[in-house]
Amino acid sequence: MLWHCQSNETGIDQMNLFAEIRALVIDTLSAMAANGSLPEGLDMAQIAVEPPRDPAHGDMATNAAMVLAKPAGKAPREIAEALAARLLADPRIVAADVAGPGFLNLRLATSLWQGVIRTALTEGANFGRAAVGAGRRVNVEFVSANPTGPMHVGHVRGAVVGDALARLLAFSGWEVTREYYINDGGAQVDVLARSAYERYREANGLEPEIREGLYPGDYLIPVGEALKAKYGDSLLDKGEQYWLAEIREFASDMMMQMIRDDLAALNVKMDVYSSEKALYGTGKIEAAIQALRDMGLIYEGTLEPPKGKEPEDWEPRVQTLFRSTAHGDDVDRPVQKSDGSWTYFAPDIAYHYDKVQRGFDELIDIFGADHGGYVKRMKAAVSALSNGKVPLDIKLVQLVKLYKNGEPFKMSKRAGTFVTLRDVVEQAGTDVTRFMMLTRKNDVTLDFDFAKVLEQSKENPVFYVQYANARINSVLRKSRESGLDCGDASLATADLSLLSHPAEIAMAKKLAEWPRLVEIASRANEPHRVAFYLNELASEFHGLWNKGNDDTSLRFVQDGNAATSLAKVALVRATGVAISAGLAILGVTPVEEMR
RNA sequence: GCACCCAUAGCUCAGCUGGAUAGAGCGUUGCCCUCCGAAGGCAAAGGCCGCACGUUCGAAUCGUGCUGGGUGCGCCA
Repeated sequence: MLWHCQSNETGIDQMNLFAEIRALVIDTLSAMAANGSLPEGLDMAQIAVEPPRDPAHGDMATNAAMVLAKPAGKAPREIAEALAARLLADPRIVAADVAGPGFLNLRLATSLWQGVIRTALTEGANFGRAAVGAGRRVNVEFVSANPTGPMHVGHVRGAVVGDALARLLAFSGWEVTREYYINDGGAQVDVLARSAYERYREANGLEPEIREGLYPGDYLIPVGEALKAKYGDSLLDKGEQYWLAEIREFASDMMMQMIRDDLAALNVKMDVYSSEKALYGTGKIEAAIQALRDMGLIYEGTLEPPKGKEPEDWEPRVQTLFRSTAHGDDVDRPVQKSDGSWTYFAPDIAYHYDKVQRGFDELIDIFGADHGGYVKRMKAAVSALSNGKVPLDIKLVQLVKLYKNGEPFKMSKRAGTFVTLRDVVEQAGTDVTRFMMLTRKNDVTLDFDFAKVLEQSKENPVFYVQYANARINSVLRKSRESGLDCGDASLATADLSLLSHPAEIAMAKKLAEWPRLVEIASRANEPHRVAFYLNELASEFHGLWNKGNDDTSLRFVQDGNAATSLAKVALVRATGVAISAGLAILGVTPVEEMR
């Protein structure tokens, strides 16, 4: 699925007012260079056009004069004055004031802000769509839980962050693949098989022996029954060598089906499931290691024991090592154990090599924070195997701490030892869970209180944003009842110059930030920024709504004045468009009415 | 010992890839409903941005060294 922004003939993104004005600034500076008032060939990359911290400074501020002062050999204020004079010739700029060390504060024609409203109405669900991806392909790998049981809370955040990031990137012009790497090649799936075998014995009327180290969860009982249905009692008196491989596959398939269902309950759908086990026996691991060997990055050697925390049974061993230090890692990493079998790192290298070979322009991995030590070696491998051409961004997702009414929450309904994803979704709901998981930056721990997330008050950001959307729908309902045609097409014809109150323009300015925010968030791979923006947008709207209490001219539906009502409702609807677009990135359904 | 993450208002956290007088919510104090949904809104108070150097026109943001908390460090994935 490929989307592109509308672009004008200069290739500038028309939907982003900040980008539009930045282009104007740069064009103007280029013209100044052409007529000799500035040197030719200046680097404009560092020039920014941003909303100023203090609204009193104007609508937008640019640092152009300060950035160019040194290379141009001129005083910043001198450049700023000259730039200001030229910018004022453009009808979009109504004021340009030099301030401080050389800032240029710009005030834009009100019609530009009003125009944002029309843009939102005509773009609809595409309002804010960015072009930063430019059709490039990105692979987002996330969750990748071992197929040994149902998903638990620890997986929820990674699943939501990964999926929201995928949605954000798709909205920003990337072609996105969501991928799950099934860790079905290691010892855990053997443990799973043995645990399932005990449940199989149980299904046949025998007493299961859930020894230490096996998985005790009762989610394996249905697996045992399914095994009985398939094999009857034929495996009961057989040794492990007869059934291990078969049950391993059978059980992990059932676990993966459970995990898919869990993900579906979170409204997460993967595009690709890749199996670790499938890498074995295909030569893919060997090929990946050989590729590294051809670069001179594989050697036989022994590692130094880690200082300060030396394992008790440490003995120097010769291993096959990957020279990851050549690509930024701190020590070289083993890819083969001393007995010649692969370490867990080897298939991971092969898997990432596979992703590189599939032609992605960028890779993103979402890991739990406890895998932080794994980041450098993985980046080293991808750097080596792609000749530094494919960037790998790894996002570490921190712990979620569960509470109920401020008390730590430990209960588990299903699995005996941990709170499952199902527990969370059943208690909090999919939309609430998803939104809450994005109310913190990925690398800080997040408190999740089952009581507070369902509270209907402004301290609950989910409610606060949904409530704004409900109010918006309430306005639309009321204006329809009053006979106004509130279709988007009709609203887009409104005379928006009737919106002149500072509070209304402020609302439009907030809307104008949306396309810019999408760009920033997608460049940083940080979907949480969308959640924060939605909270700010909702706050702006609640404020405007309440001003109607004191100032009746700010009420949205003005009896007997259809033209003014149409313009005001257009602003309201445009806000709703932005909220819906933002919620869509979070994967949250907008509600039309609070219960 | 080494690496990575975190440290910002009393509390929980944002902070635009270096911009101006550092923001929001909660809590505290005081206001706003004969009025489209007050499940809201407005205002005040609250800060050595962990510490110290450095980079430059300019640092919460970048670099170095510390302090404190977390995570991890060869035959587990």
